[in-house]
Amino acid sequence: MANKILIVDDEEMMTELLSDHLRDCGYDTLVANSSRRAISLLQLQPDLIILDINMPEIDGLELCKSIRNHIACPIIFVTARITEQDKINGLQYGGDDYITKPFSLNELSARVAAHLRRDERSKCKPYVLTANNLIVNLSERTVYYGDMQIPFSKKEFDIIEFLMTNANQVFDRERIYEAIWGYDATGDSGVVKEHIRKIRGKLHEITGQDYIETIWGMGYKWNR
Amino acid sequence: MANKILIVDDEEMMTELLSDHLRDCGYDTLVANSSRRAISLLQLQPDLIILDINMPEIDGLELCKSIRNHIACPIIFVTARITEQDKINGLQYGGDDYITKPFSLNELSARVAAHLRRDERSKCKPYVLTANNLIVNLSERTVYYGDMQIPFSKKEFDIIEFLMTNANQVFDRERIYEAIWGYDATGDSGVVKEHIRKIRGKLHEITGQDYIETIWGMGYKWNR
DNA sequence: AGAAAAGTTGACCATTTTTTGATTTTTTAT
DNA sequence: ATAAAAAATCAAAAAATGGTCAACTTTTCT
Repeated sequence: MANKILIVDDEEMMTELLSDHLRDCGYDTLVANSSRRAISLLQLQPDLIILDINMPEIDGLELCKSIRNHIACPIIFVTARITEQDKINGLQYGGDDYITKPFSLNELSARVAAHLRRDERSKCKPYVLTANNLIVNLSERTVYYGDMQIPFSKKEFDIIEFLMTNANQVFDRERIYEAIWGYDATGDSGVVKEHIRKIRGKLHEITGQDYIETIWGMGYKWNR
Repeated sequence: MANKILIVDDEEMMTELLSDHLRDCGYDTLVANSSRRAISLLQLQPDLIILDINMPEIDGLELCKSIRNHIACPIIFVTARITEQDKINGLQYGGDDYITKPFSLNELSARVAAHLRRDERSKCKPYVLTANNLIVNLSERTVYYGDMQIPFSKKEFDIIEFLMTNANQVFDRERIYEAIWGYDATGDSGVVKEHIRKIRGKLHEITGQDYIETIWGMGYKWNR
Protein backbone atom coordinates (compact mmCIF):
# COMPACT_ATOMS: atom_id res chain seq x y z
CA MET A 1 0.00 0.00 0.00
CA ALA A 2 1.69 3.17 -1.21
CA ASN A 3 2.62 5.84 1.30
CA LYS A 4 1.17 9.29 0.83
CA ILE A 5 3.61 12.18 0.90
CA LEU A 6 2.51 15.77 1.21
CA ILE A 7 4.82 18.26 -0.49
CA VAL A 8 4.50 21.87 0.58
CA ASP A 9 6.39 24.58 -1.28
CA ASP A 10 5.25 27.84 -2.84
CA GLU A 11 7.33 27.29 -5.96
CA GLU A 12 5.43 25.13 -8.40
CA MET A 13 8.61 24.15 -10.18
CA MET A 14 9.86 22.60 -7.00
CA THR A 15 6.69 20.79 -6.00
CA GLU A 16 6.36 19.37 -9.46
CA LEU A 17 9.94 18.18 -9.51
CA LEU A 18 9.66 16.50 -6.13
CA SER A 19 6.25 15.08 -6.87
CA ASP A 20 7.43 13.50 -10.10
CA HIS A 21 10.47 11.99 -8.49
CA LEU A 22 8.64 10.62 -5.49
CA ARG A 23 5.96 9.14 -7.69
CA ASP A 24 8.69 7.44 -9.65
CA CYS A 25 9.82 6.01 -6.34
CA GLY A 26 6.39 4.52 -5.85
CA TYR A 27 4.81 6.96 -3.46
CA ASP A 28 1.53 8.75 -3.76
CA THR A 29 1.99 12.48 -3.57
CA LEU A 30 -0.15 15.39 -2.51
CA VAL A 31 0.96 18.85 -3.54
CA ALA A 32 0.28 22.14 -1.81
CA ASN A 33 1.67 25.47 -3.01
CA SER A 34 0.63 27.29 0.12
CA SER A 35 0.33 26.54 3.80
CA ARG A 36 -3.41 27.06 3.63
CA ARG A 37 -3.75 24.46 0.95
CA ALA A 38 -1.51 22.16 2.96
CA ILE A 39 -3.77 22.38 5.96
CA SER A 40 -6.78 21.27 4.00
CA LEU A 41 -4.82 18.41 2.47
CA LEU A 42 -3.95 17.15 5.92
CA GLN A 43 -7.38 15.57 6.02
CA LEU A 44 -6.10 12.98 3.58
CA GLN A 45 -3.69 11.86 6.28
CA PRO A 46 -0.30 11.88 4.59
CA ASP A 47 2.32 9.52 5.93
CA LEU A 48 5.10 12.08 5.65
CA ILE A 49 5.37 15.80 4.96
CA ILE A 50 8.07 17.64 3.05
CA LEU A 51 7.90 21.24 4.08
CA ASP A 52 9.67 24.26 2.65
CA ILE A 53 10.57 26.78 5.33
CA ASN A 54 10.50 29.86 3.12
CA MET A 55 6.94 30.58 2.13
CA PRO A 56 4.82 33.75 2.03
CA GLU A 57 2.06 34.26 4.60
CA ILE A 58 2.42 31.28 6.91
CA ASP A 59 5.96 29.96 6.66
CA GLY A 60 7.03 26.35 7.10
CA LEU A 61 8.05 26.67 10.72
CA GLU A 62 4.75 28.25 11.67
CA LEU A 63 2.85 25.60 9.82
CA CYS A 64 4.79 22.83 11.46
CA LYS A 65 4.29 24.29 14.89
CA SER A 66 0.56 24.61 14.41
CA ILE A 67 -0.06 21.15 13.03
CA ARG A 68 2.40 19.18 15.13
CA ASN A 69 -0.08 18.59 17.87
CA HIS A 70 -2.55 16.98 15.54
CA ILE A 71 -0.28 15.24 13.11
CA ALA A 72 2.19 12.58 14.14
CA CYS A 73 3.86 11.78 10.83
CA PRO A 74 7.50 12.64 10.08
CA ILE A 75 8.18 16.13 8.77
CA ILE A 76 11.23 16.93 6.67
CA PHE A 77 12.13 20.58 6.25
CA VAL A 78 13.56 21.93 3.07
CA THR A 79 15.47 25.16 3.34
CA ALA A 80 17.72 27.37 1.27
CA ARG A 81 19.10 29.15 4.28
CA ILE A 82 21.82 27.06 5.78
CA THR A 83 22.28 28.84 9.04
CA GLU A 84 22.57 26.69 12.11
CA GLN A 85 19.63 28.52 13.57
CA ASP A 86 17.35 27.06 10.97
CA LYS A 87 18.34 23.55 11.78
CA ILE A 88 17.65 23.99 15.43
CA ASN A 89 14.43 25.85 14.86
CA GLY A 90 13.22 23.17 12.57
CA LEU A 91 13.81 20.47 15.08
CA GLN A 92 12.45 22.47 17.97
CA TYR A 93 9.28 23.23 16.13
CA GLY A 94 8.65 19.55 15.75
CA GLY A 95 10.45 18.68 12.53
CA ASP A 96 12.20 15.36 12.21
CA ASP A 97 14.86 16.21 9.69
CA TYR A 98 15.99 18.97 7.41
CA ILE A 99 17.65 19.05 4.06
CA THR A 100 19.28 22.08 2.48
CA LYS A 101 18.97 23.20 -1.12
CA PRO A 102 20.45 22.23 -3.39
CA PHE A 103 20.08 18.55 -2.68
CA SER A 104 19.98 15.50 -4.88
CA LEU A 105 16.65 13.82 -5.47
CA ASN A 106 18.20 10.56 -4.45
CA GLU A 107 19.23 11.90 -1.10
CA LEU A 108 15.74 13.18 -0.52
CA SER A 109 14.08 9.91 -1.36
CA ALA A 110 16.60 8.02 0.76
CA ARG A 111 15.66 10.12 3.74
CA VAL A 112 11.98 9.80 2.98
CA ALA A 113 12.32 6.05 2.90
CA ALA A 114 14.30 5.99 6.12
CA HIS A 115 11.78 8.10 7.99
CA LEU A 116 8.83 6.14 6.73
CA ARG A 117 10.47 2.94 7.80
CA ARG A 118 11.37 4.25 11.21
CA ASP A 119 7.84 5.53 11.61
CA GLU A 120 6.48 2.16 10.65
CA ARG A 121 8.22 0.53 13.57
CA SER A 122 7.26 3.08 16.17
CA LYS A 123 3.64 2.96 15.17
CA CYS A 124 2.29 0.60 17.70
CA LYS A 125 -0.53 -0.68 15.64
CA PRO A 126 -1.51 -4.18 16.62
CA TYR A 127 0.60 -6.46 14.62
CA VAL A 128 -1.42 -9.59 14.98
CA LEU A 129 -4.97 -9.89 13.78
CA THR A 130 -7.16 -12.91 14.37
CA ALA A 131 -10.31 -14.32 12.92
CA ASN A 132 -11.61 -17.55 14.27
CA ASN A 133 -8.57 -19.81 14.34
CA LEU A 134 -6.77 -17.69 11.80
CA ILE A 135 -3.74 -15.78 13.02
CA VAL A 136 -2.49 -13.01 10.77
CA ASN A 137 0.89 -11.58 11.74
CA LEU A 138 1.32 -8.20 10.11
CA SER A 139 5.01 -7.78 10.87
CA GLU A 140 6.03 -11.24 9.76
CA ARG A 141 3.35 -11.11 7.11
CA THR A 142 2.36 -14.66 7.76
CA VAL A 143 -0.98 -16.38 8.15
CA TYR A 144 -1.44 -19.40 10.37
CA TYR A 145 -4.40 -21.69 10.86
CA GLY A 146 -3.47 -23.50 14.01
CA ASP A 147 -0.01 -24.87 13.29
CA MET A 148 -0.42 -24.75 9.59
CA GLN A 149 0.94 -21.80 7.69
CA ILE A 150 -0.98 -20.64 4.68
CA PRO A 151 1.36 -18.98 2.20
CA PHE A 152 0.25 -15.77 0.59
CA SER A 153 1.99 -13.61 -1.95
CA LYS A 154 2.65 -9.94 -1.33
CA LYS A 155 -0.40 -8.60 -3.10
CA GLU A 156 -2.60 -11.25 -1.62
CA PHE A 157 -1.39 -10.39 1.85
CA ASP A 158 -1.85 -6.67 1.19
CA ILE A 159 -5.46 -7.29 0.37
CA ILE A 160 -6.02 -9.50 3.38
CA GLU A 161 -4.45 -6.89 5.61
CA PHE A 162 -6.58 -4.14 4.16
CA LEU A 163 -9.84 -6.02 4.44
CA MET A 164 -9.10 -7.37 7.90
CA THR A 165 -8.07 -4.07 9.42
CA ASN A 166 -11.33 -2.72 8.08
CA ALA A 167 -13.38 -5.77 8.92
CA ASN A 168 -17.11 -5.71 8.33
CA GLN A 169 -16.82 -2.78 5.96
CA VAL A 170 -17.70 -3.22 2.34
CA PHE A 171 -15.29 -2.04 -0.36
CA ASP A 172 -15.86 -2.19 -4.07
CA ARG A 173 -13.07 -3.33 -6.30
CA GLU A 174 -12.09 0.17 -7.33
CA ARG A 175 -11.63 1.12 -3.73
CA ILE A 176 -9.54 -1.92 -2.94
CA TYR A 177 -7.46 -1.38 -6.03
CA GLU A 178 -6.86 2.19 -4.99
CA ALA A 179 -5.93 1.22 -1.47
CA ILE A 180 -3.34 -1.34 -2.51
CA TRP A 181 -1.97 -0.09 -5.80
CA GLY A 182 -2.23 3.63 -5.01
CA TYR A 183 -4.71 5.95 -6.56
CA ASP A 184 -2.48 7.04 -9.37
CA ALA A 185 -1.93 3.51 -10.54
CA THR A 186 -3.11 2.95 -14.03
CA GLY A 187 -4.71 -0.37 -14.46
CA ASP A 188 -7.71 -2.53 -14.34
CA SER A 189 -9.44 -3.21 -11.08
CA GLY A 190 -10.16 -6.65 -12.50
CA VAL A 191 -6.96 -7.88 -10.92
CA VAL A 192 -8.59 -7.52 -7.57
CA LYS A 193 -11.19 -10.08 -8.57
CA GLU A 194 -8.50 -12.56 -9.39
CA HIS A 195 -6.55 -11.99 -6.21
CA ILE A 196 -9.68 -12.35 -4.14
CA ARG A 197 -10.29 -15.66 -5.84
CA LYS A 198 -6.79 -16.87 -5.02
CA ILE A 199 -7.11 -15.76 -1.42
CA ARG A 200 -10.46 -17.47 -1.06
CA GLY A 201 -9.08 -20.60 -2.61
CA LYS A 202 -6.14 -20.87 -0.25
CA LEU A 203 -8.17 -20.00 2.81
CA HIS A 204 -10.96 -22.38 1.98
CA GLU A 205 -8.67 -25.25 1.13
CA ILE A 206 -7.06 -25.14 4.55
CA THR A 207 -9.79 -23.85 6.83
CA GLY A 208 -12.92 -24.93 5.02
CA GLN A 209 -14.33 -21.54 5.75
CA ASP A 210 -15.19 -18.39 3.82
CA TYR A 211 -13.92 -15.23 5.35
CA ILE A 212 -14.51 -12.83 2.49
CA GLU A 213 -18.11 -12.20 1.58
CA THR A 214 -19.35 -10.76 -1.66
CA ILE A 215 -22.03 -8.11 -1.33
CA TRP A 216 -23.57 -8.17 -4.73
CA GLY A 217 -23.22 -4.89 -6.59
CA MET A 218 -21.34 -3.41 -3.65
CA GLY A 219 -18.05 -5.13 -3.18
CA TYR A 220 -16.30 -7.38 -0.70
CA LYS A 221 -16.10 -7.45 3.04
CA TRP A 222 -14.13 -9.41 5.61
CA ASN A 223 -16.54 -11.00 8.05
CA ARG A 224 -15.49 -10.77 11.63
CA MET B 1 23.79 7.04 35.79
CA ALA B 2 24.91 9.93 33.63
CA ASN B 3 26.17 9.13 30.17
CA LYS B 4 29.90 9.40 29.63
CA ILE B 5 31.03 11.40 26.64
CA LEU B 6 34.57 11.26 25.36
CA ILE B 7 35.74 14.48 23.69
CA VAL B 8 38.78 14.19 21.44
CA ASP B 9 40.39 17.31 20.05
CA ASP B 10 43.95 18.57 20.09
CA GLU B 11 42.93 22.12 20.93
CA GLU B 12 42.48 22.49 24.65
CA MET B 13 40.27 25.53 24.20
CA MET B 14 37.82 23.43 22.30
CA THR B 15 37.78 20.42 24.58
CA GLU B 16 37.29 22.65 27.56
CA LEU B 17 34.45 24.53 25.94
CA LEU B 18 32.66 21.38 24.94
CA SER B 19 33.33 19.65 28.21
CA ASP B 20 31.88 22.55 30.21
CA HIS B 21 28.79 22.73 28.07
CA LEU B 22 28.12 19.03 28.10
CA ARG B 23 28.62 18.88 31.85
CA ASP B 24 26.04 21.66 32.13
CA CYS B 25 23.76 19.40 30.16
CA GLY B 26 24.20 16.72 32.77
CA TYR B 27 26.70 14.43 31.09
CA ASP B 28 29.97 13.11 32.43
CA THR B 29 32.84 14.01 30.17
CA LEU B 30 36.21 12.55 29.41
CA VAL B 31 38.72 14.72 27.63
CA ALA B 32 41.57 13.65 25.37
CA ASN B 33 43.85 16.06 23.58
CA SER B 34 45.41 13.38 21.44
CA SER B 35 44.37 10.19 19.78
CA ARG B 36 46.76 8.20 21.96
CA ARG B 37 45.16 9.59 25.07
CA ALA B 38 41.76 8.84 23.60
CA ILE B 39 42.64 5.21 23.08
CA SER B 40 43.57 4.73 26.69
CA LEU B 41 40.40 6.48 27.81
CA LEU B 42 38.34 4.04 25.79
CA GLN B 43 38.76 1.59 28.62
CA LEU B 44 36.34 3.69 30.62
CA GLN B 45 33.71 2.79 28.02
CA PRO B 46 32.26 6.11 26.99
CA ASP B 47 28.68 6.13 25.73
CA LEU B 48 29.43 8.52 22.91
CA ILE B 49 32.53 9.99 21.30
CA ILE B 50 32.98 13.46 19.85
CA LEU B 51 35.94 13.30 17.55
CA ASP B 52 37.83 16.07 15.80
CA ILE B 53 39.06 15.02 12.39
CA ASN B 54 42.03 17.37 12.24
CA MET B 55 44.61 16.20 14.69
CA PRO B 56 48.36 15.69 14.51
CA GLU B 57 49.81 12.16 14.43
CA ILE B 58 46.75 9.93 14.30
CA ASP B 59 43.86 11.93 12.90
CA GLY B 60 40.21 11.46 13.74
CA LEU B 61 39.36 9.28 10.77
CA GLU B 62 42.25 6.94 11.48
CA LEU B 63 41.29 6.71 15.09
CA CYS B 64 37.69 6.00 14.27
CA LYS B 65 38.62 3.33 11.80
CA SER B 66 40.89 1.54 14.21
CA ILE B 67 38.50 1.55 17.16
CA ARG B 68 35.25 0.94 15.33
CA ASN B 69 35.40 -2.78 15.49
CA HIS B 70 35.76 -2.80 19.23
CA ILE B 71 33.62 0.16 20.18
CA ALA B 72 29.94 0.27 19.42
CA CYS B 73 29.01 3.69 20.75
CA PRO B 74 27.97 6.57 18.49
CA ILE B 75 30.77 8.70 17.09
CA ILE B 76 30.20 12.30 16.03
CA PHE B 77 32.88 13.90 13.90
CA VAL B 78 33.81 17.52 14.26
CA THR B 79 35.50 19.11 11.30
CA ALA B 80 36.50 22.49 10.02
CA ARG B 81 36.77 21.28 6.48
CA ILE B 82 33.34 21.30 5.01
CA THR B 83 33.91 19.39 1.83
CA GLU B 84 31.50 16.66 0.93
CA GLN B 85 34.41 14.28 0.90
CA ASP B 86 34.80 14.67 4.60
CA LYS B 87 31.22 13.78 5.24
CA ILE B 88 31.49 10.68 3.21
CA ASN B 89 34.79 9.63 4.69
CA GLY B 90 33.52 10.13 8.18
CA LEU B 91 30.55 7.90 7.64
CA GLN B 92 32.50 5.29 5.74
CA TYR B 93 35.05 5.06 8.49
CA GLY B 94 32.35 4.18 10.94
CA GLY B 95 31.16 7.56 12.16
CA ASP B 96 27.49 8.14 12.92
CA ASP B 97 27.26 11.86 12.32
CA TYR B 98 29.38 14.91 11.61
CA ILE B 99 29.13 18.52 12.56
CA THR B 100 31.04 21.36 10.96
CA LYS B 101 32.75 24.25 12.72
CA PRO B 102 31.52 26.67 13.63
CA PHE B 103 28.52 25.11 15.30
CA SER B 104 26.36 26.18 18.17
CA LEU B 105 26.71 24.37 21.45
CA ASN B 106 22.99 23.83 21.43
CA GLU B 107 23.09 22.01 18.18
CA LEU B 108 25.87 19.79 19.41
CA SER B 109 24.07 18.83 22.56
CA ALA B 110 20.88 18.27 20.59
CA ARG B 111 22.68 15.77 18.42
CA VAL B 112 24.39 14.14 21.35
CA ALA B 113 21.03 13.65 23.00
CA ALA B 114 19.54 12.26 19.81
CA HIS B 115 22.30 9.72 19.32
CA LEU B 116 22.28 8.61 22.91
CA ARG B 117 18.56 8.13 22.72
CA ARG B 118 18.81 6.09 19.58
CA ASP B 119 21.65 4.04 21.00
CA GLU B 120 19.76 3.35 24.20
CA ARG B 121 17.33 1.22 22.29
CA SER B 122 19.86 -0.87 20.52
CA LYS B 123 21.97 -1.41 23.61
CA CYS B 124 22.36 -4.38 25.86
CA LYS B 125 22.91 -6.77 23.04
CA PRO B 126 24.94 -9.81 23.96
CA TYR B 127 28.43 -10.31 22.64
CA VAL B 128 27.90 -13.89 21.63
CA LEU B 129 25.02 -15.23 19.65
CA THR B 130 24.36 -18.87 19.03
CA ALA B 131 22.30 -20.87 16.63
CA ASN B 132 22.40 -24.59 16.89
CA ASN B 133 26.11 -25.41 17.07
CA LEU B 134 27.05 -22.11 15.56
CA ILE B 135 28.81 -19.64 17.83
CA VAL B 136 28.94 -16.07 16.62
CA ASN B 137 31.19 -13.79 18.63
CA LEU B 138 30.23 -10.20 17.98
CA SER B 139 33.19 -8.63 19.69
CA GLU B 140 35.78 -10.87 18.07
CA ARG B 141 33.68 -10.99 14.92
CA THR B 142 34.28 -14.68 14.50
CA VAL B 143 32.03 -17.59 13.71
CA TYR B 144 32.72 -21.09 14.98
CA TYR B 145 30.99 -24.35 14.26
CA GLY B 146 32.27 -26.54 17.03
CA ASP B 147 36.05 -26.21 16.80
CA MET B 148 36.02 -25.15 13.24
CA GLN B 149 36.17 -21.48 12.43
CA ILE B 150 34.23 -20.29 9.42
CA PRO B 151 35.88 -17.21 7.97
CA PHE B 152 33.65 -14.34 6.96
CA SER B 153 34.57 -11.02 5.46
CA LYS B 154 33.51 -7.78 7.08
CA LYS B 155 30.42 -7.22 5.02
CA GLU B 156 29.41 -10.82 5.32
CA PHE B 157 29.76 -10.66 9.07
CA ASP B 158 27.85 -7.39 9.21
CA ILE B 159 24.94 -9.04 7.48
CA ILE B 160 25.05 -12.11 9.67
CA GLU B 161 25.13 -9.94 12.76
CA PHE B 162 22.22 -7.86 11.57
CA LEU B 163 20.04 -10.81 10.68
CA MET B 164 20.92 -12.76 13.80
CA THR B 165 20.29 -9.95 16.22
CA ASN B 166 16.91 -9.59 14.57
CA ALA B 167 16.26 -13.28 14.22
CA ASN B 168 12.93 -14.40 12.83
CA GLN B 169 12.21 -11.01 11.37
CA VAL B 170 12.00 -10.64 7.64
CA PHE B 171 14.01 -7.92 5.90
CA ASP B 172 13.95 -7.16 2.23
CA ARG B 173 17.17 -6.41 0.46
CA GLU B 174 16.62 -2.68 0.59
CA ARG B 175 16.35 -2.78 4.36
CA ILE B 176 19.42 -4.90 4.75
CA TYR B 177 21.35 -2.67 2.40
CA GLU B 178 20.29 0.36 4.37
CA ALA B 179 21.13 -1.24 7.68
CA ILE B 180 24.66 -2.15 6.65
CA TRP B 181 25.63 0.48 4.12
CA GLY B 182 23.66 3.38 5.61
CA TYR B 183 20.64 5.04 4.16
CA ASP B 184 22.57 7.70 2.34
CA ALA B 185 24.61 5.13 0.49
CA THR B 186 24.03 5.26 -3.20
CA GLY B 187 24.07 1.87 -4.72
CA ASP B 188 22.34 -1.22 -5.77
CA SER B 189 20.82 -3.50 -3.21
CA GLY B 190 21.74 -6.35 -5.55
CA VAL B 191 25.00 -6.66 -3.66
CA VAL B 192 23.06 -8.00 -0.75
CA LYS B 193 21.92 -10.91 -2.88
CA GLU B 194 25.49 -11.81 -3.66
CA HIS B 195 26.66 -11.55 -0.07
CA ILE B 196 23.78 -13.68 1.10
CA ARG B 197 24.81 -16.28 -1.44
CA LYS B 198 28.39 -16.26 -0.18
CA ILE B 199 27.27 -16.52 3.42
CA ARG B 200 24.94 -19.38 2.65
CA GLY B 201 27.67 -21.13 0.73
CA LYS B 202 30.17 -20.97 3.57
CA LEU B 203 27.65 -21.90 6.21
CA HIS B 204 26.25 -24.79 4.27
CA GLU B 205 29.61 -26.18 3.30
CA ILE B 206 30.67 -26.50 6.91
CA THR B 207 27.44 -27.09 8.78
CA GLY B 208 25.28 -28.67 6.14
CA GLN B 209 22.49 -26.47 7.33
CA ASP B 210 20.56 -23.48 6.03
CA TYR B 211 20.18 -20.69 8.50
CA ILE B 212 18.93 -17.96 6.24
CA GLU B 213 15.50 -18.47 4.79
CA THR B 214 14.10 -16.67 1.78
CA ILE B 215 10.55 -15.45 2.08
CA TRP B 216 9.53 -14.92 -1.48
CA GLY B 217 8.70 -11.34 -2.34
CA MET B 218 9.45 -10.39 1.24
CA GLY B 219 13.13 -10.81 1.94
CA TYR B 220 15.41 -12.88 4.11
CA LYS B 221 15.20 -13.99 7.68
CA TRP B 222 17.53 -15.76 10.08
CA ASN B 223 15.74 -18.74 11.50
CA ARG B 224 16.13 -19.18 15.21
C1' DA C 1 54.42 -2.40 -7.21
C1' DG C 2 52.11 -6.69 -7.39
C1' DA C 3 49.27 -10.39 -5.55
C1' DA C 4 45.40 -11.69 -2.97
C1' DA C 5 41.15 -10.81 -0.86
C1' DA C 6 36.94 -8.36 -0.60
C1' DG C 7 33.40 -6.01 -2.63
C1' DT C 8 30.50 -4.85 -6.55
C1' DT C 9 28.17 -5.16 -10.93
C1' DG C 10 25.51 -6.90 -14.70
C1' DA C 11 23.78 -10.69 -17.26
C1' DC C 12 21.36 -14.92 -17.46
C1' DC C 13 18.04 -18.42 -16.16
C1' DA C 14 14.41 -20.65 -13.46
C1' DT C 15 10.69 -19.83 -10.65
C1' DT C 16 6.85 -17.34 -8.80
C1' DT C 17 3.76 -13.74 -8.89
C1' DT C 18 0.85 -10.61 -11.19
C1' DT C 19 -1.95 -9.28 -14.84
C1' DT C 20 -4.91 -9.89 -18.72
C1' DG C 21 -8.72 -11.44 -21.56
C1' DA C 22 -11.98 -14.79 -22.87
C1' DT C 23 -15.56 -17.62 -21.00
C1' DT C 24 -18.83 -19.35 -17.71
C1' DT C 25 -21.71 -18.90 -13.76
C1' DT C 26 -24.57 -16.38 -10.66
C1' DT C 27 -27.66 -12.79 -9.47
C1' DT C 28 -31.09 -9.39 -10.33
C1' DA C 29 -34.77 -7.17 -12.75
C1' DT C 30 -38.38 -7.52 -16.17
C1' DA D 1 -38.42 -17.61 -18.00
C1' DT D 2 -35.21 -14.60 -20.00
C1' DA D 3 -32.05 -10.84 -20.76
C1' DA D 4 -28.76 -7.83 -18.71
C1' DA D 5 -25.39 -6.95 -15.28
C1' DA D 6 -22.13 -8.50 -12.06
C1' DA D 7 -19.06 -11.77 -10.39
C1' DA D 8 -16.31 -16.01 -10.71
C1' DT D 9 -13.33 -19.01 -13.21
C1' DC D 10 -9.62 -20.45 -15.99
C1' DA D 11 -5.55 -20.49 -18.75
C1' DA D 12 -1.96 -18.15 -20.67
C1' DA D 13 0.98 -13.99 -21.22
C1' DA D 14 3.74 -10.59 -18.91
C1' DA D 15 6.38 -8.94 -15.19
C1' DA D 16 8.90 -9.34 -11.00
C1' DT D 17 11.93 -11.89 -8.04
C1' DG D 18 15.71 -14.71 -6.53
C1' DG D 19 19.77 -17.64 -7.40
C1' DT D 20 24.00 -18.15 -9.88
C1' DC D 21 28.07 -17.01 -12.24
C1' DA D 22 31.86 -14.54 -14.19
C1' DA D 23 34.03 -10.30 -14.86
C1' DC D 24 35.43 -6.16 -12.95
C1' DT D 25 36.93 -2.63 -9.33
C1' DT D 26 38.53 -1.51 -4.95
C1' DT D 27 40.92 -2.43 -0.87
C1' DT D 28 44.32 -4.75 1.76
C1' DC D 29 48.53 -7.00 2.53
C1' DT D 30 53.24 -8.19 1.47
